[in-house]
Amino acid sequence: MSTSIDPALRAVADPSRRRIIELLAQQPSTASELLESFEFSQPAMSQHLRVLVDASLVSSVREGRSKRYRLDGDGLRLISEWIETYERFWDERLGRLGEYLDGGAR
Amino acid sequence: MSTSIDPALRAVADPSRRRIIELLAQQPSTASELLESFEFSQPAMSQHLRVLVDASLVSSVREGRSKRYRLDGDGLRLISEWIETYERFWDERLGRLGEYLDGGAR
DNA sequence: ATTTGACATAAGTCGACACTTATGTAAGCT
DNA sequence: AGCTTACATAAGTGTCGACTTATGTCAAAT
Repeated sequence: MSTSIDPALRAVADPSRRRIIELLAQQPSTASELLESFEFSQPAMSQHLRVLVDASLVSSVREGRSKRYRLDGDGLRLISEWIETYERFWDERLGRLGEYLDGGAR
Repeated sequence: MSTSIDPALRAVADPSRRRIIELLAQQPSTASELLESFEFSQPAMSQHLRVLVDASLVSSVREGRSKRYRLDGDGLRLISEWIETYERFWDERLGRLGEYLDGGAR
């Protein structure tokens, strides 16, 4: 739903939500399946998933009375595009240009 | 200093710090130079920079009685590597594989 | 040596957030 | 219809984080 980077970066700032993402990368899962890997309560999981869905990092489809959650490329792509903006600062192949712009070009 | 992804993702979750990163990508700057682009106080800037330095997103060198801050590739690379582990979920070129693993492989 | 300028640290405030328990909703089962 | 299962929402609590003002530190200028 969101097209902004802010909800996505806020969402992945939390370790529990990153672990949810990690688990969903292995396989799409229901909330209760995910919950087996955590200590906290069912509402906590539901709230985490809501944050992830609002950030377009996760999507869901009903399956009978449960819902299957899976990773959504949209949110992940937003983050990827954001970090790529600064690629020249960490990519060795772009090191020269980076150093030039970083140090000399003022 | 940090080798963990957690401080880096926490740091970039804040919009003000992302704007600091954006400004430092244009040119290395001192704290007071950066401060001109913000409404908040000098200590607030100092605290933001501390968070960024602790996350290895920014480094600093003394220059007389001020300090010049610049982007540090280490923290940015951590984030880049983290998001790349989920590349198949957002990269069109890897779409087929992504869909297969995402939907079918259970 | 004292003052000035740039940044860091201390201590306190306030709102956001990650939880909790309790309750609501929606779909399948008997 | 009523019960059970799976998930969502409500309301409350404690902690953390982004700010503030006040003060400390450190290097340069006078």
